[in-house]
Amino acid sequence: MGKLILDKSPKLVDVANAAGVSKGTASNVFNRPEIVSKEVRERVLAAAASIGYSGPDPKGRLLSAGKVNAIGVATVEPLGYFFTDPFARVLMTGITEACDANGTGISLVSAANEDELIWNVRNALVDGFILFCLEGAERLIDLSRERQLPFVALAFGHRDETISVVAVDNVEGARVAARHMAQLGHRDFAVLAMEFQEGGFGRAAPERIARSTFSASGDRVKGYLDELAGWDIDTSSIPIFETLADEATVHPALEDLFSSPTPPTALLAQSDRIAFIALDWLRARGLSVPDDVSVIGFDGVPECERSTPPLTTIQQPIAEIGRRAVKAILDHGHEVWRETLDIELAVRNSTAPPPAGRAR
Amino acid sequence: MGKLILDKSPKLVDVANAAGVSKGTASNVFNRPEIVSKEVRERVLAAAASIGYSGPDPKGRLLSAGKVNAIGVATVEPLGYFFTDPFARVLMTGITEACDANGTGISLVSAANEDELIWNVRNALVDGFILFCLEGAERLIDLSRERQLPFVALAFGHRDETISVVAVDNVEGARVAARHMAQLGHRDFAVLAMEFQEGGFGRAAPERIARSTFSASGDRVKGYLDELAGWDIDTSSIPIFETLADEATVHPALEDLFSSPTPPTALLAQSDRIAFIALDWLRARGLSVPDDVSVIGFDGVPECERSTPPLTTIQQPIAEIGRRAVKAILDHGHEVWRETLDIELAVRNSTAPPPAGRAR
DNA sequence: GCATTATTTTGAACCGGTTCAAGCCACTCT
DNA sequence: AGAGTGGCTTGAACCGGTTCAAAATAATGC
Repeated sequence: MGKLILDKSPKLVDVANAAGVSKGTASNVFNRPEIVSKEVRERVLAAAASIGYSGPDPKGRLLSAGKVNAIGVATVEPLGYFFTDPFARVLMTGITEACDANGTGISLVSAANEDELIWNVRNALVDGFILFCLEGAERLIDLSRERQLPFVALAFGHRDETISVVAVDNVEGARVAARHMAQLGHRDFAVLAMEFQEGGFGRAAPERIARSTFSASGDRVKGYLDELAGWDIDTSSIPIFETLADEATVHPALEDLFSSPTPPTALLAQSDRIAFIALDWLRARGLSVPDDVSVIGFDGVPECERSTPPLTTIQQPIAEIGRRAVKAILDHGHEVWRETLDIELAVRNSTAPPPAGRAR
Repeated sequence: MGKLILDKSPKLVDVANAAGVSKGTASNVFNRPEIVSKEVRERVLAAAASIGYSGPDPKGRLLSAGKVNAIGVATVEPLGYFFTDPFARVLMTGITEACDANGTGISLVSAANEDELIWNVRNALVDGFILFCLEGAERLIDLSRERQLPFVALAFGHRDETISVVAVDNVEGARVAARHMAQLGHRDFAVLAMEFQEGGFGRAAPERIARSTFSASGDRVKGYLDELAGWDIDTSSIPIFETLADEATVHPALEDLFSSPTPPTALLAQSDRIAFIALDWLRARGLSVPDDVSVIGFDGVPECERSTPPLTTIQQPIAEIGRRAVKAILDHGHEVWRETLDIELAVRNSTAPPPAGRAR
C-alpha cells in the first residue's frame, strides 16, 4: 500500500523515512553533502524530490544554530523613516555596506505606536540591534537591554556609560561651528536647537537645557556657548530656541528672532533639517543668506550641497558611523564599545561676514 | 545548598523549575497571564527576575508559531540599493506603509554575489517575499519558489502567468509616451532602451528585441512602435539602443544618434535614469531640451521634478505598487495574484514641439 | 454533602532541524 | 587472521519555546 503524503509540507524526517536513512544523514545531505556517500546522497535527494521537499526550513535550523545572521535596525518612527529621512538614508548606506561585506542581513524594526515597538523589539529575529536614538532613546535602550542581545546606540549620544555607542563629539562639533561664525566676525548669535526634552519647543531657559534629556542637543548648546565665551561674547544673552525640527516650531522661533530690533546675524542650527527650514523662511522673508544672515547646520546630509544657498554645516561621517556600528555588533558583541568619530567643517555658501556695521 | 545558575542564559524551563511550576504554566505567564492565578503568576515572575530571565526567546517561539511576522524584500543588488536608488526608495515607502499598518516587519535580502543570494533567500526568516525583479529575475523567482513561501514579483513584468505580479502595463505606458511626442509634432524618434538580455547594450536589432528576456523593455518598445505606427511613422527606421542605464552605455548611443545628419528630435527613454543621463549629455553637447530635442522618461521618480529641465515622464504609481505587493502577500498568500496598475503621463518641461522645419 | 461547573495546572507532544559520540563496515597492513 | 584505519551512518540529545487534552483543584448550586 502506498503512503499518503499529501497533507502538510514534508519535513526532513519524512525525507529520511522515504529514503530509508536516519534523520541525521538526511540533514547531512543538505548541509555537508561531501561526508555522505554518493549512493546515499542521491537516494536522499531523489526521495526529497519525490515528496516535494525543498531543503531544510531555516526556522528549524535557527533554533540549534543560535544565530539568525541578521542585525536589527531599530527606531521609534514608522518604518518609512529609513527611506525618507536623509540622515537615516546615508546611515543605512553605511550599515548596509558593512552588512554586505559580512554576509549579514538587515531587519528593520520600528513602530508607529508604543505597544508595537515593544512587541517588535521583543520578537525581532536578530543577533543584535543598532539603535537609532532620536526621541524615545530610553525606551529603546531598555527594551534592547531586555533582549540580552548586543546593541549599539547611534548618532545621538547618551550619558549612560554602560552601553555601546558610536557617535561624534557633539560639543566639539558645535565649537567648530561657532568658531567659524566668530571668525567671520559675527557677534549676534541665535541658536535653533533640537528638543531638550520630549516634545518641547519654544525659547529655552538655561535650566531646561541643563536638564536636557537628549544629550546631543544639550552638548551642542554647550559647545556653541563654550566657544563663543572665548571670543568675548556675552553668551547669556544668546537666544536659544528649542524646536522639533519642523516648520511649526521653527517658524515661530524665527518670527520671534527677526522681529527684534537687532536680529541675529548668525544662526546656529543644530541640524541641517532645521537649517533648511530657516533658509526657506529667510528667503520668503526677503532676507539674503549669507548677505544679511549666516546660517550653519549640523549633520552634513547630502542635501546641503543642493540647498539654496548650499549649506555650510558640521559634517558628520554618517556612513562611517553606520559601518562602525555594524562592526561593533559583529566584532565586539556584548562588550561595551564606545567610539567617537571626528566631525569636519564643510564650508559652503550660507555663511559670510556679517553686514557692514554689525561685525565685531 | 543553592543551585548554581551562572552558566548559559536561563531558559523557560529553568524559570519553571525555580518557581516550582510546569513549563506550560511558565509559558502562559508570559503569553496569556490572565489565565494564570495571580499568586502563581507573581511567583513565576519573581523566579524569572531572580535568575535573570527576560521573557521567552523569539527563536524558540518561532518554531511552533510558524509565522515570522516579517516579509522579505529581495533583489539582486547590494543592500544599499534599497536606500540609494530613487525608484527603490519610493517603492520601499509604499511597502513600509503597508507593513506598518499590518504590524509586519521587513527583512532586506540581497547579495553582491550569486552564492550569497542563494544562501540569503534560502535562509531568510520571512513569511513571504517581494521580489524586485531587475536583472536576475529568473534566479530570484526560482529561488523563491523553492522556498515554498508566498511571493510576488514587482515592477518589471514577467511573462510567466503562474506567479503573482503587481505591475503596470508597460505597453500602454509606452504608447502614452509616444503619443505625447507624436501629438507635439515629432517625427524623428529614437529609443533609449533598458536591457533586452542580460548585460546587453548597443544598437538592437528587432530579432533581439523580440527575444527579450526582460519583458519590460520589450513591452515598452512594442508600445512605442505600435503607437507611432498609428501616426504614420516608419517605425522600422527608428533607432533603438539598448543600454544598462549608465553613462558608459548611454553616451555612446547618444554619440551615435547625434552624429547623424538628421538626429532625432524626440528621445524615448525607457527609464527616468536613462533620461537623466541623456539630459546631462545633451546639455554638455550644447543642445537645448526641449527646444532642440524633447526627452520623455519612464517611471516617475521624484527627481523628475528637480532635473534641469524637469522631466516629462510616464508616472508609475510606485508607492502604490509597494502597498499592493504587501497586500498580495499578506492577504492572498499562495494564490496567484496579478494586478496591473494605471500609469499617467506627467508633462513637465523636457518635451515641446520639434524645432521649426522638423515637424510633421 | 455531593454533583456540577469553572478555573488552574500539568505533562506530553510538537515545531523542524543540527550535532556528535558511538557503532558499523570495508579495506589495508603485517 | 588479527589489528588498525578511515569513511559512513545512526540515534539520541538538544535548540527554546507553545499548545492542548486531561487531571487537579476550587467554587457553586441544590
